[in-house]
Amino acid sequence: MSNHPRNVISPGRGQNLTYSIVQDLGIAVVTGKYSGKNPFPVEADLCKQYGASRSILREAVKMLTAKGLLGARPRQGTWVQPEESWNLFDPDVMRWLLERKFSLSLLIEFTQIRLAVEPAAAAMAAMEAGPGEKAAIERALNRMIAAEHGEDDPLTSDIAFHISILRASGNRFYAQLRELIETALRFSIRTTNRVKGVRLASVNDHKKVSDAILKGDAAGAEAAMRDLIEEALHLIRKGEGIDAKGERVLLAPARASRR
Amino acid sequence: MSNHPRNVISPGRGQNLTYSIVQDLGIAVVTGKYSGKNPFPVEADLCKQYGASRSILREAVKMLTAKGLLGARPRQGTWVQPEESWNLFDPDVMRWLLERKFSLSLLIEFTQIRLAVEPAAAAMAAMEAGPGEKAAIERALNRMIAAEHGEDDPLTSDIAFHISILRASGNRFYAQLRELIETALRFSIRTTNRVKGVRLASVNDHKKVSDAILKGDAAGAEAAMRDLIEEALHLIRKGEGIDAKGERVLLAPARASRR
DNA sequence: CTGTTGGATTTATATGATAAATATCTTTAC
DNA sequence: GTAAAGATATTTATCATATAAATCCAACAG
Repeated sequence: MSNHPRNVISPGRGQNLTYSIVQDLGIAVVTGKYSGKNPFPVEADLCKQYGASRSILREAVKMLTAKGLLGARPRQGTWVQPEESWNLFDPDVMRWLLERKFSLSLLIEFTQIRLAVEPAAAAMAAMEAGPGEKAAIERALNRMIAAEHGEDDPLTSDIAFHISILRASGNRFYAQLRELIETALRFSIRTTNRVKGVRLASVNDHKKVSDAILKGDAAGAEAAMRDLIEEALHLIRKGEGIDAKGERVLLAPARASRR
Repeated sequence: MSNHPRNVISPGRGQNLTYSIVQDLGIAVVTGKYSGKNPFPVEADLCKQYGASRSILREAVKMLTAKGLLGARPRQGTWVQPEESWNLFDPDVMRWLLERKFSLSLLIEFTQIRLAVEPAAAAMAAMEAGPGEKAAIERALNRMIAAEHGEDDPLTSDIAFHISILRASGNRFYAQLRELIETALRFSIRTTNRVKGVRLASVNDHKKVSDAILKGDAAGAEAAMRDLIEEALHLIRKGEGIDAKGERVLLAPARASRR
């Protein structure tokens, strides 16, 4: 029980004023609202813009600073840091980018990370997973089977499967990719669905990974996982062909923004 | 000129009160000072403890919250998040952990990430690096050669080499690992040096990587890089043998802590 | 041309007050 | 007695205002 895909806010983030401003400012920054001719506003102007107190704005700016998006100095003001210092591995930053400034190239680059990491994680899981972790992988696979019969959500169960393997690897850094992969998967699936009507990878391909891990076959698990993600990467790249002029947006899920 | 007993600075981070408190609190959190019987203090107590105003403490706490270390709610107070939600890919968090709570297992886990990522980056660099990026790799290799003759710092040039390849991969996520790898390398080198007096990997091994990339041999670059990092991983693991009782600290570089 | 001084601007820090959220205890209703 | 409803206390969240510190820039002196 207990696991609905909590879109819900984890403790700490929340529905309060500070966090909505962090969201809004964060999105504004990553979408380039404050670049070039439009410099980042001074404290006082932000207060007016959001109708909030200086404390709140300062705290919001500090949080974005902690994520590498902003910098500040007396007299010089607050500025947007160059993109290469944004902390892309921060789940918020990644989500803002994918949701609001979706670019296939970013999704591709992240999938390349997955292609490097997940096969290695599968191999490690095959060698080192304990009984509990193996059981979790099996459960996740069963959810995928259930999803095939319409008894569970295909996307959610797919995500759960990949995550169960990352956890089973026993490597904390791998496990940290959880939120990122969750975000990215939701978008890559959406993309590929739109583009070609392609469905999720077959349960059978996932079963190959799971089987190899459960019988301790590291090389097999690694190869099977690599196939899985290479397939995903291909689908994403196919999507890219449609919009031929570079790396631009394919779909940009718009949501009503608060006011 | 303006330096009191202050620590190190990068742009945006600074020598001001807020950032020293972030440092100090961040280190306290990752080293487990506020766990179990010793809960995280309430706002007012932190103010007394640091002799700073509530604004400052709140901003510091918010920054640590943004890095996944803390959470807060009215009436419930502020608490340390479970380790799995710490943002390990945040350079600050990683540095605090390695500098103040060094554990071989963490270093090993990070090196496993490198083992997954850097060979892939080398392969991509071989395929896609432009002339400027190739030149940067060559320069880095030359620095290593110079270092062999005592004309440059071996560690710094080693780091520069790995980073030049990550950048040349063209993948923004890879490039983001820069700071992390820099931190980790400084520590793994220190460790292996202490443990066995082992020296850095030979320039020749690095040259193999560089040569393969420059002539566009992706498979060769990948293999050579994998050898390089597997060697490093071995050295680190050997270090682990010395302290046989599990995964504990080998060396913990202690610095005078501020007060 | 060079170094210094002062003013202006912006963030950094301090303080004290009020509001909102919520865990815990208390009362009430049945 | 037990559970629902309400009161209370505690803690963060928010606001408002004041002062300090950093630093860019221009004016100025030598």
